[in-house]
Amino acid sequence: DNANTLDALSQEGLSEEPVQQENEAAGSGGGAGAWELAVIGRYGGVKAKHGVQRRTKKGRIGSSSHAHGGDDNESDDDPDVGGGVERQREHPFIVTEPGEVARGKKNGLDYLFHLYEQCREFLIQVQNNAKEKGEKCPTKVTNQVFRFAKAAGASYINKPKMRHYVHCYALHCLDEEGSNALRRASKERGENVGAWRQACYKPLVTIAARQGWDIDAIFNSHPRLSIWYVPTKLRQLCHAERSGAALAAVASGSTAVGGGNGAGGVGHLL
Amino acid sequence: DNANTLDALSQEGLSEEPVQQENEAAGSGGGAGAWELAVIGRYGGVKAKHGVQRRTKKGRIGSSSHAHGGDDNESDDDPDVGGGVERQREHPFIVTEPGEVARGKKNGLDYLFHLYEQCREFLIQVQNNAKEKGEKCPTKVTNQVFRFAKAAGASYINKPKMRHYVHCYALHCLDEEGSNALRRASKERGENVGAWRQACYKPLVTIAARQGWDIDAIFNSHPRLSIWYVPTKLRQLCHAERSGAALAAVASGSTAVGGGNGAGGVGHLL
DNA sequence: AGAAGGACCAGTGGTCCGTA
DNA sequence: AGAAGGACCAGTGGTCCGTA
Repeated sequence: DNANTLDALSQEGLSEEPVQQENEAAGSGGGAGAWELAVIGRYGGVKAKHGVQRRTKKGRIGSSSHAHGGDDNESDDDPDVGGGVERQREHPFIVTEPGEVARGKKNGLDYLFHLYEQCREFLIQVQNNAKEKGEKCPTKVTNQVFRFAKAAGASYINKPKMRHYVHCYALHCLDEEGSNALRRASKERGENVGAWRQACYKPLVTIAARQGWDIDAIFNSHPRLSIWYVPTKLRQLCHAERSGAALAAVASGSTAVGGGNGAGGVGHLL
Repeated sequence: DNANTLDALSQEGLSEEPVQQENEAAGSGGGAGAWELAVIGRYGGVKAKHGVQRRTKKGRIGSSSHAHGGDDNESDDDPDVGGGVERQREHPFIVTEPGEVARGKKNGLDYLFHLYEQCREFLIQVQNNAKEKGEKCPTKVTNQVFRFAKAAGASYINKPKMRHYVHCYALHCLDEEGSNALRRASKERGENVGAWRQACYKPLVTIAARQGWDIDAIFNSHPRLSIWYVPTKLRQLCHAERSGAALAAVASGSTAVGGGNGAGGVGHLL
């Protein structure tokens, strides 16, 4: 029941219509519970009333055993609303400005970053359970945490998605101003999510350059970022750029490595 | 060649005869290279001369293609000395006092602990390689490190053995005096290695009790121990004993948890 | 076309049990 | 019997690619 509630909220509360209350909190990146609060504010009574009925189908099984809830008050022309068993995919992300809520079956980037905060909360629960039982205690968001999230009803959280955008979240954590600026610029240019995601690499490499190229240390020294594995591609980019910078330094007779944005040959990675 | 040298040294330099030089260094637990130095001192020229020939057989293959080295100057009645391909097992450990060298096809405990130091050096090499190549850098002795050790010729190092005695090494790291006393007492009582190994758990649990039962924190705060995974059984023992202590504290009306050596029901684990 | 995520795979931590 | 370690196995990190 709890599982289904979370599920339904994520799908229907967050994708379709703007949530007016507490948008400033969600946009600030500070309040981890802002999304839940905002959503609960709008769908206050949803918890007990709906649930399984609000799941969407798209499966071959159970198509004739629909159990339509009589109180479906959504004006929705989506063909996949029904009483099936399988759950539809999350709405795709679009580039939104900080505080902006996505319209029309899309999810915004504040929601994306919120998922990372949710994972952190699930990790903390897994850690507390492990400590109580005297078992190994994970320090990162592992498969175990994803399994726990799913069992807790957060079926919209999955490993491929979270891993895909980790470096975007990293930029959000490490340089929120820069992250916000990039979001506005990407939206301005009308870029899709993939292009914005790609664009997040460069400022991170610049940050790494300033801090001795140690991307692991950068992740580990940030309390909310330290629970995420450094993405392979970001690691490779930092390494390639460092090599390029070192090469440029040698060529120019400089001895400084770790500063400067060298012209490394990293085009094949970006 | 380098591989075979290390291999031969471990097998023949360390098991058969006492090494007189630098025994005090080996016994002190300080000098990581003491065993190598002592062995190289005795078998100075072994490197180039021997090698493959000193390996021992015991395989079904190659039993007719022996290539006996003519310079085998060992007075050895062991039937497995020969020119085969497969390598015999390491000599079993016996309980030795600090500084004592095992005689008669046995290995002593200073040598056991030395293997842990060797693993640490292999880990450091793997870490340096990873950093150079911009790859993930292990913080623990992983499968990768065991593979590296094997490839570097330290075929006498293997995962099951190292994991089996980790808690013994932990006691050696955390309370060398206590560890030494236990070794002397175990030898006095004529115990075999298995009994000594079992006896190593209790003092560790006592140490954990003093430090709030956090065995992970205890391992991680020691520079040489932090690279080893906490053994499952030690973790379970600490947890069981803590529960027992907490129960005893409740029964006695005390509110202190984390001190005291409670009478927990951990017999089934020990 | 752009994107979400089920499901696969190589290599891991853990240790059993056939071996000597 | 006591002990060393090859080899197995469940569950991991990583991400591809069939799906919508």
